[in-house]
Amino acid sequence: MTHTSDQLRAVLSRPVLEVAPQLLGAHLRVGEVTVRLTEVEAYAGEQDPGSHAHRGRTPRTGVMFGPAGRLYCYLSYGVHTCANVVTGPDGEAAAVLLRAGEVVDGLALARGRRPGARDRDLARGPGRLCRTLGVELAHDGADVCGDSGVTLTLPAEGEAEALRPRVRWGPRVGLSLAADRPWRCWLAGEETVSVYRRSPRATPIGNSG
DNA sequence: AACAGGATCCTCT
DNA sequence: GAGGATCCTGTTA
Repeated sequence: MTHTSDQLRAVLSRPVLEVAPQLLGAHLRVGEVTVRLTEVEAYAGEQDPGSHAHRGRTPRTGVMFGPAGRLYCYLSYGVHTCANVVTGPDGEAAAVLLRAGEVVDGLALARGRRPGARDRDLARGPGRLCRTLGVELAHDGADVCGDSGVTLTLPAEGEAEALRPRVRWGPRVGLSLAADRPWRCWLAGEETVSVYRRSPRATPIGNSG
Protein backbone atom coordinates (compact mmCIF):
# COMPACT_ATOMS: atom_id res chain seq x y z
CA MET A 1 0.00 0.00 0.00
CA THR A 2 1.17 3.51 -0.66
CA HIS A 3 1.08 5.16 2.74
CA THR A 4 1.43 8.81 3.55
CA SER A 5 4.38 9.49 5.82
CA ASP A 6 1.97 9.88 8.75
CA GLN A 7 0.34 6.52 8.03
CA LEU A 8 3.70 4.81 7.74
CA ARG A 9 4.93 6.32 11.00
CA ALA A 10 1.73 5.17 12.71
CA VAL A 11 2.39 1.60 11.57
CA LEU A 12 6.01 1.72 12.74
CA SER A 13 4.94 3.14 16.11
CA ARG A 14 3.22 -0.15 16.99
CA PRO A 15 4.93 -2.75 19.25
CA VAL A 16 8.09 -4.11 17.63
CA LEU A 17 6.92 -7.74 17.46
CA GLU A 18 3.92 -6.53 15.49
CA VAL A 19 5.94 -4.30 13.16
CA ALA A 20 8.74 -6.75 12.34
CA PRO A 21 6.69 -9.20 10.22
CA GLN A 22 5.03 -6.30 8.42
CA LEU A 23 8.43 -5.26 7.09
CA LEU A 24 8.82 -8.57 5.27
CA GLY A 25 8.19 -7.93 1.58
CA ALA A 26 8.64 -4.19 2.06
CA HIS A 27 10.86 -2.25 -0.32
CA LEU A 28 13.75 -0.19 1.02
CA ARG A 29 15.15 2.23 -1.49
CA VAL A 30 18.38 4.18 -1.06
CA GLY A 31 19.29 6.22 -4.11
CA GLU A 32 19.15 3.95 -7.15
CA VAL A 33 19.17 0.62 -5.33
CA THR A 34 16.05 -1.05 -3.93
CA VAL A 35 15.94 -4.14 -1.74
CA ARG A 36 12.87 -6.25 -0.93
CA LEU A 37 13.22 -7.33 2.70
CA THR A 38 13.09 -11.07 3.39
CA GLU A 39 14.48 -11.34 6.93
CA VAL A 40 14.42 -9.04 9.99
CA GLU A 41 14.97 -9.24 13.74
CA ALA A 42 13.04 -7.52 16.55
CA TYR A 43 14.90 -5.84 19.40
CA ALA A 44 12.71 -4.80 22.32
CA GLY A 45 14.74 -1.99 23.84
CA GLU A 46 15.83 -1.69 27.46
CA GLN A 47 13.94 -4.80 28.57
CA ASP A 48 15.76 -6.93 25.98
CA PRO A 49 19.21 -8.22 27.03
CA GLY A 50 20.03 -8.74 23.35
CA SER A 51 19.50 -5.08 22.45
CA HIS A 52 22.19 -2.42 22.33
CA ALA A 53 19.71 -0.32 24.35
CA HIS A 54 19.67 -2.82 27.21
CA ARG A 55 21.98 -0.75 29.43
CA GLY A 56 20.29 2.54 28.66
CA ARG A 57 20.94 5.39 26.32
CA THR A 58 24.46 6.00 25.00
CA PRO A 59 25.79 8.25 22.23
CA ARG A 60 25.61 5.33 19.82
CA THR A 61 22.09 4.19 20.67
CA GLY A 62 20.46 7.60 21.05
CA VAL A 63 18.38 7.36 17.87
CA MET A 64 16.64 4.23 19.13
CA PHE A 65 15.14 6.20 22.02
CA GLY A 66 13.53 8.67 19.63
CA PRO A 67 10.39 8.42 17.48
CA ALA A 68 9.64 5.54 15.14
CA GLY A 69 10.70 5.61 11.51
CA ARG A 70 14.32 6.65 11.88
CA LEU A 71 17.28 4.51 10.94
CA TYR A 72 19.52 3.30 13.77
CA CYS A 73 22.89 2.54 12.14
CA TYR A 74 25.88 1.11 13.96
CA LEU A 75 29.23 -0.47 13.19
CA SER A 76 29.53 -4.18 13.76
CA TYR A 77 33.03 -5.41 14.58
CA GLY A 78 34.21 -1.91 13.85
CA VAL A 79 33.82 -2.53 10.13
CA HIS A 80 30.34 -3.42 8.91
CA THR A 81 27.48 -0.94 8.96
CA CYS A 82 24.16 -2.46 10.02
CA ALA A 83 20.78 -0.73 9.98
CA ASN A 84 17.58 -0.89 12.02
CA VAL A 85 14.22 0.83 11.67
CA VAL A 86 13.20 2.37 15.01
CA THR A 87 9.73 1.26 16.11
CA GLY A 88 7.32 1.79 19.00
CA PRO A 89 6.34 4.98 20.80
CA ASP A 90 8.79 7.86 21.27
CA GLY A 91 11.03 7.15 24.27
CA GLU A 92 10.90 3.37 23.87
CA ALA A 93 14.12 2.02 22.34
CA ALA A 94 12.69 -0.74 20.16
CA ALA A 95 13.98 -1.38 16.64
CA VAL A 96 13.94 -3.88 13.79
CA LEU A 97 17.30 -5.03 12.39
CA LEU A 98 17.25 -5.35 8.59
CA ARG A 99 18.98 -8.70 8.11
CA ALA A 100 18.50 -9.66 4.47
CA GLY A 101 16.75 -8.89 1.25
CA GLU A 102 16.59 -9.31 -2.50
CA VAL A 103 17.83 -6.61 -4.84
CA VAL A 104 14.87 -5.64 -7.04
CA ASP A 105 16.22 -2.46 -8.61
CA GLY A 106 19.64 -0.96 -9.32
CA LEU A 107 21.22 -4.38 -9.79
CA ALA A 108 24.22 -3.12 -11.75
CA LEU A 109 25.16 -0.61 -9.06
CA ALA A 110 24.57 -3.19 -6.34
CA ARG A 111 26.89 -5.67 -8.06
CA GLY A 112 29.56 -3.00 -8.32
CA ARG A 113 29.42 -2.45 -4.58
CA ARG A 114 29.84 -6.16 -3.81
CA PRO A 115 32.42 -7.43 -6.31
CA GLY A 116 32.48 -11.18 -6.70
CA ALA A 117 29.27 -11.80 -4.78
CA ARG A 118 26.53 -13.94 -6.29
CA ASP A 119 23.26 -12.05 -6.77
CA ARG A 120 21.50 -13.97 -4.01
CA ASP A 121 24.28 -12.93 -1.59
CA LEU A 122 24.25 -9.22 -2.43
CA ALA A 123 22.03 -8.33 0.54
CA ARG A 124 22.18 -11.62 2.48
CA GLY A 125 23.25 -10.51 5.96
CA PRO A 126 22.89 -7.13 7.70
CA GLY A 127 26.35 -5.84 6.81
CA ARG A 128 26.04 -6.95 3.20
CA LEU A 129 22.58 -5.41 2.90
CA CYS A 130 23.92 -2.03 3.97
CA ARG A 131 26.95 -2.31 1.71
CA THR A 132 24.71 -3.12 -1.25
CA LEU A 133 22.35 -0.22 -0.54
CA GLY A 134 25.12 2.24 0.22
CA VAL A 135 23.93 2.71 3.80
CA GLU A 136 26.66 4.06 6.05
CA LEU A 137 26.99 5.47 9.54
CA ALA A 138 26.06 8.87 8.16
CA HIS A 139 22.53 7.51 7.65
CA ASP A 140 22.06 7.15 11.40
CA GLY A 141 18.86 9.06 12.22
CA ALA A 142 17.59 9.22 8.63
CA ASP A 143 13.78 9.27 8.55
CA VAL A 144 12.39 6.55 6.29
CA CYS A 145 8.96 8.22 6.48
CA GLY A 146 10.26 11.53 5.21
CA ASP A 147 12.49 13.03 2.55
CA SER A 148 15.87 11.68 3.67
CA GLY A 149 16.93 9.76 0.57
CA VAL A 150 15.93 6.50 2.29
CA THR A 151 12.43 5.32 1.44
CA LEU A 152 10.43 2.47 2.95
CA THR A 153 7.38 1.14 1.12
CA LEU A 154 5.22 -1.48 2.82
CA PRO A 155 3.65 -4.25 0.73
CA ALA A 156 0.20 -3.58 -0.66
CA GLU A 157 -2.66 -4.99 1.41
CA GLY A 158 -3.26 -7.96 -0.88
CA GLU A 159 0.41 -8.85 -1.03
CA ALA A 160 0.82 -8.58 2.74
CA GLU A 161 -2.05 -11.03 3.10
CA ALA A 162 -0.45 -13.41 0.63
CA LEU A 163 2.86 -13.28 2.50
CA ARG A 164 1.43 -13.89 5.96
CA PRO A 165 1.34 -17.71 5.72
CA ARG A 166 5.00 -17.70 4.64
CA VAL A 167 6.28 -15.92 7.75
CA ARG A 168 8.52 -18.05 10.00
CA TRP A 169 9.95 -17.22 13.44
CA GLY A 170 13.18 -18.37 15.08
CA PRO A 171 16.03 -17.25 17.33
CA ARG A 172 18.10 -14.20 16.46
CA VAL A 173 21.52 -14.68 14.91
CA GLY A 174 24.76 -14.41 16.83
CA LEU A 175 23.52 -13.20 20.22
CA SER A 176 25.28 -14.26 23.41
CA LEU A 177 22.41 -12.93 25.55
CA ALA A 178 18.72 -13.81 25.18
CA ALA A 179 19.84 -16.18 22.45
CA ASP A 180 16.66 -18.26 22.55
CA ARG A 181 14.05 -15.57 22.08
CA PRO A 182 12.40 -16.32 18.71
CA TRP A 183 12.38 -12.73 17.57
CA ARG A 184 13.81 -13.17 14.08
CA CYS A 185 11.29 -13.55 11.28
CA TRP A 186 11.71 -14.32 7.61
CA LEU A 187 9.83 -15.42 4.48
CA ALA A 188 9.90 -19.17 3.94
CA GLY A 189 11.31 -20.21 0.58
CA GLU A 190 13.39 -17.08 -0.04
CA GLU A 191 16.96 -17.86 -1.07
CA THR A 192 18.25 -14.56 0.31
CA VAL A 193 17.50 -15.45 3.94
CA SER A 194 20.75 -15.68 5.88
CA VAL A 195 21.96 -18.83 7.61
CA TYR A 196 21.33 -19.17 11.35
CA ARG A 197 24.42 -19.21 13.55
CA ARG A 198 24.33 -19.41 17.31
CA SER A 199 26.90 -17.41 19.21
CA PRO A 200 29.62 -19.66 20.71
CA ARG A 201 29.31 -17.51 23.85
CA ALA A 202 25.58 -18.09 24.23
CA THR A 203 24.38 -20.19 27.15
CA PRO A 204 23.33 -23.77 26.33
CA ILE A 205 20.01 -24.01 24.51
CA GLY A 206 17.04 -23.22 26.70
CA ASN A 207 19.03 -21.58 29.54
CA SER A 208 19.13 -17.99 28.44
CA GLY A 209 15.63 -16.93 29.53
C1' DA B 1 44.35 5.12 29.48
C1' DA B 2 43.45 0.45 28.91
C1' DC B 3 40.47 -3.58 28.24
C1' DA B 4 37.02 -6.89 26.86
C1' DG B 5 33.49 -7.96 23.82
C1' DG B 6 30.95 -7.96 19.85
C1' DA B 7 23.19 -7.78 16.29
C1' DT B 8 29.69 -9.84 10.91
C1' DC B 9 32.08 -11.45 6.96
C1' DC B 10 35.25 -14.10 4.41
C1' DT B 11 38.21 -17.93 3.61
C1' DC B 12 39.42 -21.96 4.11
C1' DT B 13 38.50 -27.44 4.97
C1' DG C 1 31.89 -26.13 10.38
C1' DA C 2 35.73 -23.50 12.22
C1' DG C 3 38.74 -19.69 12.83
C1' DG C 4 40.78 -15.19 12.06
C1' DA C 5 40.48 -10.24 10.69
C1' DT C 6 39.71 -5.85 12.52
C1' DC C 7 38.41 -1.65 15.16
C1' DC C 8 34.58 0.64 17.41
C1' DT C 9 32.04 1.10 21.83
C1' DG C 10 31.09 1.10 26.62
C1' DT C 11 33.01 0.33 30.98
C1' DT C 12 36.37 0.56 34.43
C1' DA C 13 40.38 2.66 36.59
